[in-house]
Amino acid sequence: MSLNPEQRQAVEHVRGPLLILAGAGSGKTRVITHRVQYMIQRGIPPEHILAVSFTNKAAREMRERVTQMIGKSLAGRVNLSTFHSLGVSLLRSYIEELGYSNPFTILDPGDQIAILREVLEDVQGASLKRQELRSVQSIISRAKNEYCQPRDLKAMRFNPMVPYAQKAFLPYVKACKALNGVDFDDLLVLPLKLFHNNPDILHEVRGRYRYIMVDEYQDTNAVQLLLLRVMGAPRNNVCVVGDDDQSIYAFRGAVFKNILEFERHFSGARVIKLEQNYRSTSRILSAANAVIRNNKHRRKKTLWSALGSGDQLRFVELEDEQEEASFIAGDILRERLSRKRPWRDFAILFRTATLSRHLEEALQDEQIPYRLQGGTEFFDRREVKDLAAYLRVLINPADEIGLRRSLNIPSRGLGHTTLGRLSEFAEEQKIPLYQALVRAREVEGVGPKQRQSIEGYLDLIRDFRQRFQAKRMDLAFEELLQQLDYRAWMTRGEKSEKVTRIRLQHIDEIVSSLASFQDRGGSLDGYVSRLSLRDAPREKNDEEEDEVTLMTLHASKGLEFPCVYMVGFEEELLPHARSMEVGADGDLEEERRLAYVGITRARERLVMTSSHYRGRGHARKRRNPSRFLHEIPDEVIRVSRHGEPDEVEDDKSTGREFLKLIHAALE
DNA sequence: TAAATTATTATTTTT
DNA sequence: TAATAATTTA
Repeated sequence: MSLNPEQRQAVEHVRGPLLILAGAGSGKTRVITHRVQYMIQRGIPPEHILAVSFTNKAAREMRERVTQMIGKSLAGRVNLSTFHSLGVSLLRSYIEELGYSNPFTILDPGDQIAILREVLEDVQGASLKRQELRSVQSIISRAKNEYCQPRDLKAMRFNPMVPYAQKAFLPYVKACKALNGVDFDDLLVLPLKLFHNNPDILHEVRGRYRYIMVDEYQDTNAVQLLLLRVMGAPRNNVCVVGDDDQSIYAFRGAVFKNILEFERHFSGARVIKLEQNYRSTSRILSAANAVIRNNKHRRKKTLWSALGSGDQLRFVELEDEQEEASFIAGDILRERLSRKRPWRDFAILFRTATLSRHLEEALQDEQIPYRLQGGTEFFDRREVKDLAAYLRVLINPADEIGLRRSLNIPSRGLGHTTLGRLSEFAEEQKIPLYQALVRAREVEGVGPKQRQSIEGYLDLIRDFRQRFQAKRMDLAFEELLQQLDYRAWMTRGEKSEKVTRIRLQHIDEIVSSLASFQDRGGSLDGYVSRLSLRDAPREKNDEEEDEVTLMTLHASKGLEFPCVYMVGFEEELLPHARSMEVGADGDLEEERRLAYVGITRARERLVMTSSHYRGRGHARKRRNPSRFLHEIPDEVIRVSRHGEPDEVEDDKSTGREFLKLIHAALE
């Protein structure tokens, strides 16, 4: 398919700052990939091009599409990465300048919380609950991303955990450094610091990345903007693509104003709007336009489409959540049958993850295959974390978090007490925990049995540090598994055959991904970085399965489906009750953007539902349809209550039992 | 030290 | 409702 005039202009604007305001479904990925191709055709060396996205998935897709267009050898030279992996590669080259050493460890939020718990208990004498620690962690993260201290966060004025975060802040930063560890936010903040301290390095980096592109620009935070400005100068060949109407991550520190003020940050910027939508019918778009028009802070855009008016949208009110779920399941069956749609054409979207339960039950009842997105991810699995902990220690002996985790896996008889004594000793002697293990015989209260265990552990670490050097990493890793008898330990006492199988499968996935990483010339710390950045060893059975998709509205951004159901289109849910609380100003607009994102996911069919009652027992509460419903023009949407005439008509011709029979016959 | 029991708490979460 | 963390018990 060729480019429309606006898309073409965007592709051909190569020099100087450019903002592409890409409405939902306006073909922005096509523009970015064509733009890369165009630049290379014009003689720009691929290695001078940097294209940054937010997710590993987006970066991977970009790479695939560029590869299709210009071939592997050219595409391979283009720098395509996420913000965070860009940070990793910068730090891998230069982190010594900042007083860390290579290889460093990347700390995930779980690690951060462990550090914060320690810091707050040791230094502040405060013992916080899990939820509170999570809150402190997110405040600190937010502060780093705004390049300030917790107490300066205006958006968090009313958060009671801010004082704790403030108190923990510096000790936390110190503790990370002592571990030779950087958290996700440091991956952005430290490069900025580096550029600030070392103009020479900045100069070098600017020379390397002369043309910069950023996708999903509405999701950038303050530090990302600073990085972009610093790296982009003085050429300012900076092209950003985004849609302010789809900014839904303000709660994580995204500054959607970045996109509103682009011309101020990059003077002389050109702005190109992409308003032709290639995804949805015009009824869907007029609903989307009508809703988003109510937001004050935005760049005016009006999506249009040449795909015809399409069917009316539907809003259906149901009595309770069971009824809502079974209505949707029934509607999917009906639609699949009458239009011969595969399961993968359907998506069910909801505001909060907890709403998926009833839906899952209903889908199971009807034997509809589905995939719930955003469940426990590969990286959060115990077996993955355990083994990653070992690898982390092998790479970085200062990684106390990894050390603590791996030390008693499998159980070596080293519990709370022993570990407490060891870390006490480490603290007294001002040595790292690892050294305390080495000197275990000097530690009071550590018996001979424990000492033997510790020595066994240390020998193992030393031995495998060698082995990973000496041979293929996947082989060394397999030997490690054998030596630990990890498979047997992990699955011991597991009742369910299925769980055991899945666990073993995860372990094998690590082994095989390690093998293929090795084959592509990767190093162990490169592999562990990718694990830490949640860049998956590709799960084989992802996209291609024929299943209905269930996910949150947030997770749906960037995707599209022929048929979309928006569940719980109600006050208190969308907009969410929390967003209406005091101190949450401007959040209503974000909720509206969330509704907009949901609506614009649909290509042909959009059904919204609400339930009169939700919850059970005391939590059972009466609900009202979302205020956003009233912003949709009457003529594009049919509002009904389950059981009302037009509904009954459908049911008469294709009653549920009848439908099921037909289905069974067709399978 | 590890297993068993009780308590707690839930908005969204690209890295 | 269920997952997870803290606490008690063996």
